Amino acid sequence: MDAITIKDIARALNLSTSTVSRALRDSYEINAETKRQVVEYAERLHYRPNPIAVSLKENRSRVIGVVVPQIANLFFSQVINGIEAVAYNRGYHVSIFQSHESYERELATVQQVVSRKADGLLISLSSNTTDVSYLRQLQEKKLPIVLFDRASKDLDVPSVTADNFAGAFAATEHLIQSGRRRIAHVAIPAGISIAQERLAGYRFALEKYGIPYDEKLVRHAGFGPNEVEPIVDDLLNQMPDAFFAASDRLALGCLATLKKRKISIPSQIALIGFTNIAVADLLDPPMSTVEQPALEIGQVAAGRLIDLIEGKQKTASSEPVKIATRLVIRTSTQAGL
Amino acid sequence: MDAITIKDIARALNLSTSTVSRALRDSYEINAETKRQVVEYAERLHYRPNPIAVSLKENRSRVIGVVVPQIANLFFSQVINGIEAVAYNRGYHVSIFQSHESYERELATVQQVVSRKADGLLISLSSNTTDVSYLRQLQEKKLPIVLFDRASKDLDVPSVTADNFAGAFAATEHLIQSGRRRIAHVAIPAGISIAQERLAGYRFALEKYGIPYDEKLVRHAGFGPNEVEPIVDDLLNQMPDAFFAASDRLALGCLATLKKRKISIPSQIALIGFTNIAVADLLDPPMSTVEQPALEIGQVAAGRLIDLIEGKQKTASSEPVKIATRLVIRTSTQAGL
DNA sequence: GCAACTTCCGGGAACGTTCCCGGTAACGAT
DNA sequence: ATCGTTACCGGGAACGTTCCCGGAAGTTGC
Repeated sequence: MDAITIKDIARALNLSTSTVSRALRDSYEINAETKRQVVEYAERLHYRPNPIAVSLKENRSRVIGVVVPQIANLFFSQVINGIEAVAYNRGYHVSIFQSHESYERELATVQQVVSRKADGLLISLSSNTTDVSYLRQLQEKKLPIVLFDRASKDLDVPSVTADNFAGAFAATEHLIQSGRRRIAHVAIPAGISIAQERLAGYRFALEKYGIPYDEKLVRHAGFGPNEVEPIVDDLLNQMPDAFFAASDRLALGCLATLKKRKISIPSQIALIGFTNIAVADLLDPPMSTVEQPALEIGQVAAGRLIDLIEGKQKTASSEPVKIATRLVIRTSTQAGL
Repeated sequence: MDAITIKDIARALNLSTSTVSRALRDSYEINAETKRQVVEYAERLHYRPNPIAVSLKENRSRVIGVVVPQIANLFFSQVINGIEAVAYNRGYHVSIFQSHESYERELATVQQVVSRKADGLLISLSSNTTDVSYLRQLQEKKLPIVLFDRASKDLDVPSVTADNFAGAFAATEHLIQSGRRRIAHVAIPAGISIAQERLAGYRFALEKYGIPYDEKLVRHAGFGPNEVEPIVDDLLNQMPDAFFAASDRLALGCLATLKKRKISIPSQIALIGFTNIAVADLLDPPMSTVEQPALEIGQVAAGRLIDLIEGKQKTASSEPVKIATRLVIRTSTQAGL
């Protein structure tokens, strides 16, 4: 497209492109009157620097790359909203990509982000990413990286997550305090960092209340379309009196399966989900949930990344940030019904 | 980062950069043996062309820009999934942006997309975009553009939408056939193209069944956080026996408000939503819905755009594509309860 | 042998912007 | 008047890649 370039401005004002550039970049080596003419003319013609040319010259783009496993997951889209709010305010554009829970896709996507000179990367790892060496290499090449939600012990970069341990602890504790003792845990894939944290919180609550951990009450579900129902069926054989489901999809899958089996919630089996679904209170029955602070995770992660990019706080920021979850008690875990 | 460039290859093989470029681009003006050496060496060093440099030289990027009003709207995230499936298979990267239902943000975003030399633009207009002249200008400058979901009569570009008229007609007809006569319509903002189509389908069904259109039963809701409840309250004063809500958010807002008012659904008032919410059948009561073919909309739109980009079908493709919706009848519109 | 054509290659320019450094003019100090 | 310093500007190079065109070498036809 025939956008205005500094060559046009230089030609029109009988200056060199160097002078025009200096004027527009607020350099000290430019006469005030010359600068005024250049700036005025550029504004009049709606000149805008070509970000491609700037990227090629400067090796930066003022773009933040964001890679999430799935966009059609409300939690991630809310995180993105938090990221955008902070980035936009600090003069960065956000370019969003999804890995579709695939390591290969994640790798290709991150390479795209890097080759387009993104200033930094915010990423939530896909479920089958076990090898983060490609990210380690990028980090060694000084690319600012912040992980969110799903972190990795093999990567020494800042991370921002919900306090999954405390959230799972609170959910399990609530079930216990409402009288449940055989609490089934439908977990996300074991390879995902937060799966272990949520499992640990679950186990810690059991232990605190003297309930023996029974591994037959724990199942890890994959991301297949119809994986939850057989898992719930299998768990039902263990005579649980409650389900603690570790994600949106799992919580809804448990609810659907229990209703399908004509199991009365909460009188026969209680259900609580680690989930951000907006309609928890419109479900039948209204579902108790541990809500994740998605927006805040996004805001903090973006803030951290931009600090990294702009060279502030290069140290003391590797400490993982864990933001508290919120327990919302509704009908699905009511006691004594 | 210190990626390999064709200068490195040229230096290593004692060739010029022109020769290396020709070898890598499959030019006819390259000796087979020279080409083999270059290609082999490039592969061995994992050389990848710098997309920034290519963009600057060629004015293209193999990236499709996608602008949606809100990512945290399941419909749009599903459309994006459809777009990505097609684009990825045809060798394009998809860069996703959101306008947050703001014209200003949309304008700034599209300008970003263009200045980064996206090969084409897929866009769903924000609710307060009334002036599409900026898109018309881009079209005149030959930027391939396809609208999806929200189109504009002021723009002569291909568009892909659900068949909103037929879907709204079907919903209203269903309500009428289940005995409802005072059907309130909670609509999306009037400025959005699909609002008029859905309203037209609603009115056509009333007309077909000899029910007079009552404008006091129609309200357009904005995107404020608590706009639905007062609108439903106001409509309740008109003694409706059914609600037809024109979007996810409106359907859920109507449901929440009706439940809050202890109104029995469907025995006192029926409710149907033009919505893709995945949990319609887990709600209380399970909600009847008109489902939009989000994935297919994305697929078709992306296919059209890439055809435009690659110079195929420059004509005969301005005809708007309307993809059928699906009526799913559940408890919330049951008759005679 | 000479002219025309083909193959192959390299140098240079382009894309738009930023930075470096040298040249010129003006000013102040000696 | 001379020297040193400062302000200002323009030319050239860089970034990585592609394309154009001219030059060199080889081959074929007359």
